[in-house]
Amino acid sequence: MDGWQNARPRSGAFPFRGAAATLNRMIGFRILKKSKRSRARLGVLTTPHGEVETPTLVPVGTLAAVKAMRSDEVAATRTQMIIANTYHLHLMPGEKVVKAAGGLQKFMNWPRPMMTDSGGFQVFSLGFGRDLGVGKVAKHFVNKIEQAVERGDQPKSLRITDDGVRFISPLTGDELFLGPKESVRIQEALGADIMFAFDECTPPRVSREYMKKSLARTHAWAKRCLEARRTSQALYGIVQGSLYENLRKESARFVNGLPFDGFGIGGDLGDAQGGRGSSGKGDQGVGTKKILEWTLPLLDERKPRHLLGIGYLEDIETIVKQGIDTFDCTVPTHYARRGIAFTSAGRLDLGKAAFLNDRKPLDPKCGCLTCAEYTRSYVAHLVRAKEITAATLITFHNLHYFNSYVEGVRNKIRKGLL
RNA sequence: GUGCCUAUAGUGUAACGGUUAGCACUAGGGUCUGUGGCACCCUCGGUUCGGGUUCAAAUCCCGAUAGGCACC
Repeated sequence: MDGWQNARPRSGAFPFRGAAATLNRMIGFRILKKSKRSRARLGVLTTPHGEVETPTLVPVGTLAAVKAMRSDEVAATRTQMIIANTYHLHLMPGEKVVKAAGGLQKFMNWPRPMMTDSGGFQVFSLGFGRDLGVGKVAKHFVNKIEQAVERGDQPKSLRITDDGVRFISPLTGDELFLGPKESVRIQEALGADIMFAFDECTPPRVSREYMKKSLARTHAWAKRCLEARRTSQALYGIVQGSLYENLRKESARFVNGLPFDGFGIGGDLGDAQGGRGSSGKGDQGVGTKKILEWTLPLLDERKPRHLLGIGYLEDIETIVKQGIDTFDCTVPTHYARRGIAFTSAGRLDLGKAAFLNDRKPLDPKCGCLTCAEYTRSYVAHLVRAKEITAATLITFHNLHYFNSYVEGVRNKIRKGLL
């Protein structure tokens, strides 16, 4: 776990074909077992900061912190890798500070594998997403987004061009330009093991016409990210294409043709749960599962695949069975700060007064520190009193719970059950 | 003891004599998927009590009760 020596992959650990794939990259990916029942794979991702058993959940630590957690606490939840954010860290404290501190891992005392997201998601989340108050799995206001995009409107606080995106922070007024080169420069300064290409994350249910234009941009940026790269950090390319089969496949083929070290699947992934389309205009049946069915078989199976931003418990087996190796999701941490614990009995909203008199642990079947040492009663009190310790205790439990769940999924693959 | 003022949902407040008595917080229920410790949606819940005036009273009048202030 400690640094380069131990983590340096043994010779032959790189299954990549050809020079382009292995080109001095400091990560490796080894598939231990391929399921016979599905496309699921069990693997090991090797990085300069240690190994990651896959499939694995990658908790989100946007600002070089998993919110409410110390880094050692994150490790105690059996989290193996986390992902921080280029856009946010550029604004605060700035990548120079992080670099001067010795890179993200030293800066935040997380001597383990890390990714940085490129800022591409913020093109959406701080753009149309913010304007209309929707997430990327939006089921509401979709028509408004469609109309705005059709009119050729730009979001209120950013401008998208073929070169990149000019962000104007409505909070600070700060302006910054982020394009492929800028994103890679920042990510290199941050120094995570794995970087993502700068992409345009499109709003939910964009038109085919807009998606085509956007895809051309994202693909051009993908090339420029590769050209801009100067370090041996790994770089993943991102497959876009929204809910359109031919565009998703085109994107997968394109990205697969470039010397990326791995892949991200991003953008509108439809209804992650079932695949019942919800926009009511011809995309019925297009869900995350479908999109992964279209795209993953087109990607070099020897490279790791990361699903961007999906991960309710109910989604995990579905995406893993399609061949996803890693996935990041805010759900366990985000919900924790709203007082919601995920348990073997479903979601518990600890904000409810009924829990004040419940002396059981959050989940009697859970072995985490929160469940071993604290009651629902106490946690409910903390939530209602808005004590920050509530966020700490529930985040710890949720991460531990999700990680245990994913460990169970890995065991199923190992045993040939999934 | 006397005088004056006040009384609307659990709390804080709004309502020319004509509104379905409005709002905020709280409470109860819900939403949240490459992170704003946000935010949003729904619901429950009220004119202190007793008389009177009026077609019509939270609103005007009289009393009771409670609180505040001042004076003795």
